Amino acid sequence: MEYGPDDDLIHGGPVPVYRQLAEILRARIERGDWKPNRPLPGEQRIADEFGIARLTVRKAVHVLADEGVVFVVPQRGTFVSPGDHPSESGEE
Amino acid sequence: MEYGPDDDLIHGGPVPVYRQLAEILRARIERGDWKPNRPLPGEQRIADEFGIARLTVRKAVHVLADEGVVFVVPQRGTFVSPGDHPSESGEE
DNA sequence: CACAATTTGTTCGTATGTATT
DNA sequence: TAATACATACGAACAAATTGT
Repeated sequence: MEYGPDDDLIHGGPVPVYRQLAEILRARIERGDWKPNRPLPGEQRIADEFGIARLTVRKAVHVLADEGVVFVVPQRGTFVSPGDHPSESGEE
Repeated sequence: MEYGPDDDLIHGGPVPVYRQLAEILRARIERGDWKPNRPLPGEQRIADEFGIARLTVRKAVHVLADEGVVFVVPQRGTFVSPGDHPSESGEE
């Protein structure tokens, strides 16, 4: 059943928080919570949601950026890469 | 010309890495790579360049700060002290 | 044009835990 | 025990660019 929120971070465990968060964000993208070419919430917003530091969120986001899952536009935001998931494409 | 990089750090040797690094940074300043009143690269950037931890860079920088070779401005950066070498001021 | 809000980029400051020497 | 060194994580502050009013 429920297997929990999946959005819980464990501090002090074997897996760094930033890596746990990267997986949570990845899941949200694959689940379709955040769609291709749409911006993610800002780093600070995500930090507030999870109760962690902005720089820790930043590190997680950059993990996904390195993988091409998202792309970062300075002073604009972080966006879900197009074509990362076989959901629809363009409407607008 | 001269001898190479001189930028090699020896781990586990008799001289701590942070002291070796302090000497490398000092040499760069005296050589004029970094000029008076100009900022050094950030601690993290230097750490990346040498493949060491940021806190180790920090320790090296503070060795130079204690000597007055550089001065640190919180949240801004670390700057080469003025008048440390006869090649200062003003061009741009 | 001015102003504030938002967001990423970057910096130093600090603390904890772990491992090695 | 102590010094050294690393990874992780949080905090605070400022810069630069964009967006909205």
